[in-house]
Amino acid sequence: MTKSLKRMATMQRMQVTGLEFFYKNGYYNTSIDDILKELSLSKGAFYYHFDSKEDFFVQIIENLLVRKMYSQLIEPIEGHDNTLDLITQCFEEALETAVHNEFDFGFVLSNFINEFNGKNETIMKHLNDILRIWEVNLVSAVQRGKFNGHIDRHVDSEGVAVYLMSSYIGVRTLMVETAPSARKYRFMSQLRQYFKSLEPKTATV
Amino acid sequence: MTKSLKRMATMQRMQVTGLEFFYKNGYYNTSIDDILKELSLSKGAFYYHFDSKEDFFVQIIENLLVRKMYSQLIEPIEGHDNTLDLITQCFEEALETAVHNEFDFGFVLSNFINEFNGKNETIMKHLNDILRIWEVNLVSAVQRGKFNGHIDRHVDSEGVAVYLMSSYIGVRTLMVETAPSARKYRFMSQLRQYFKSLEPKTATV
DNA sequence: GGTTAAACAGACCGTTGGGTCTCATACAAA
DNA sequence: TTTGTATGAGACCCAACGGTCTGTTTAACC
Repeated sequence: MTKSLKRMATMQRMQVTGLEFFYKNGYYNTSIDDILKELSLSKGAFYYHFDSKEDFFVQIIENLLVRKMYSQLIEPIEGHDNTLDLITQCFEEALETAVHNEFDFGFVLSNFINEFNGKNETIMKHLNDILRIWEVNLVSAVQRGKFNGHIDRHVDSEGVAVYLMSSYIGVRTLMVETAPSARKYRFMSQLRQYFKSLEPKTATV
Repeated sequence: MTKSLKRMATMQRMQVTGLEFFYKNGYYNTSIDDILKELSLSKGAFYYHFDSKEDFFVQIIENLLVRKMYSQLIEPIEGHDNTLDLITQCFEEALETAVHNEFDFGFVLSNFINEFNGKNETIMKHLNDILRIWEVNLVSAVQRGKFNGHIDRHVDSEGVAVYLMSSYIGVRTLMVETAPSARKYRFMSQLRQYFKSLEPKTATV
């Protein structure tokens, strides 16, 4: 039992610093040794816990990336208030976190999608799964908004979801290294503009 | 003179297939040998023409990437018709090209930005330059639209530019591997919705 | 306190990849 | 034909990296 705890702890440590390195330098540009050196561990330790570098990364996705996405971009919009306000607040906070992050390298998920696209089917499948969860969640949020009367009934929920995901992914790329704060402000401003066009034409609320 | 021509031809061949490989597999995942094998050339040939892999890539940016951006996303919106229509058409065609490209790996520029971010300052500078040119061009296009009366005078030109770049970059990532055609359609539909909200409130045209 | 398995250390291997160096060929000028 | 230079071939060097293998330490259990 205690053994199992130690095992979990070590694996957790490896995964956390692994994600840090993979996010910062990319998967292919991070060697196992880089991570192990940071933790003062050896190859023996690594390959005792994980089958391969790929297996290692898949576990990072399942254990860390999924939770991160949930807490940052999914759970915050699951409330029953005004949907558009919720999404606005959610994006606002997520972007603000990025602005204040001294070591910001863009949107974790989309960065990895870019890196593995066309190179590793297995990993891409896992990443696309997360993307789909996000999409489904946004779609149902918009539908909820339509039901609640905060969004016009004629709005295409799937369209809004795609458009929101697109713009968020893109602005995170744009915010890297060039005026993140200003770009965030402009982005949010236009997002609100766009959201206004989704409100019901005939005020029913 | 004829010598110089041969030199240019060989360099051009290398750069073209170089860009193909870098786009498809990424910069760090493409070896010089990959490119040389494709062209049946040797290392001697490569290092006779280029100083290093980095120098090679920078020249690709200057010679091929910049032109590609200009012809696809900049020149098409430099007309004097309705700005929003021009941008719509421009995006429409660019995305349609991606849909019909069997080997689509996303937006070339943003892919490279993602890959080099935090790893290679020199190359990042070149890529950011292109991004800035695109931004400036979009801003002035919007301003032209405001002047022509197709866009409301109170609209924030820089904001629109950032929002447009963001959404385009993002949708190109989303279109990779998952229903590109459907996502393009939904994206364009919402783009038009957004554009409607930018039109002058009091019809003056 | 001896046994056993989990957890880890680190030398080692095969391959790859950027870059160098020497040598061969083509071709223009003399 | 000879000479010089542009162009290219390909063997070689060295470092990095994923992964293996054997040996060692730690700690739970009887």
